Amino acid sequence: MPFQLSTRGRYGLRLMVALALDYGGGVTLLKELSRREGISEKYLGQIVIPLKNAGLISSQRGSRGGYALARPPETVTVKDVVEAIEGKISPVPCVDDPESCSRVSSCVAGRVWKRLGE
Amino acid sequence: MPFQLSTRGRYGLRLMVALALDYGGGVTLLKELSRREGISEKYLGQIVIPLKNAGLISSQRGSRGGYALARPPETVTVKDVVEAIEGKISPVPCVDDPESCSRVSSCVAGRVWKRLGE
DNA sequence: GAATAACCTACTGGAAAGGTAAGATACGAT
DNA sequence: ATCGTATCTTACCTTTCCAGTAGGTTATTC
Repeated sequence: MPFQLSTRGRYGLRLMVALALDYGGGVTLLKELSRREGISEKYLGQIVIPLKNAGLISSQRGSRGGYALARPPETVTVKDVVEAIEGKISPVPCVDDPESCSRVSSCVAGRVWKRLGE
Repeated sequence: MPFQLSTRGRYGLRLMVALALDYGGGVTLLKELSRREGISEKYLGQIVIPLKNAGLISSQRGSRGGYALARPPETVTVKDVVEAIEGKISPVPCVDDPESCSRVSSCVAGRVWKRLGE
């Protein structure tokens, strides 16, 4: 089954949803998130990185540290999350093969990503 | 870059387009297709198999053999080709993780596949 | 300065993608 | 009939990516 989200992508989404539920209530421990979602703390720890780099979540180090959503949940799209973790989404690479593309008259057009509700 | 067609999928599409151009003019040699598309004959040979199994193309063995489109080009969709080669397409697996799905209110909705023009 | 918790850097096992190659099989033609 | 042609089958190899584990380092608070 191709064209599926990787587990990282799915875990990332679940993590974002979990953080969305805590939004406005300070930071949340990675350990807590790990427990709630039933995902290894270490594994979750490296899923968090690209989300932080993309500016989707903020972090506080040291004691009393933790993670929090960087923006209001309503402004975060699924596309944001998935692209942060898995990279740019572009189903058909007309880029690296212009010849074939000049022949195929119709390309895959668009993809609809819905928003992430609270 | 995730969510991309595999090279097999892309080669398969190019092959189908090439065959579409020859439609009505008898069979086409694999060697000829290989030469025209610049793809290894052996490699192309195994891309052809799932297309044949899906009933998208027909084959003639032995001398004077070759390949041809099994149906008129207008009736073949990109989805047909890709699914034949890469398997069923289902971007989001709400299947194996109902819990996460009950929370994420919005799923990836639909996907628009355009038709393959002659 | 000790506890805490995020952060960085590897490493490993397994699966899938991408590709090569040798031989078997079927069909037409001489 | 048998020879050439071209599809078909099978096996193998290499590389890359996914999933997960683990050890150690840095920063912050009390």
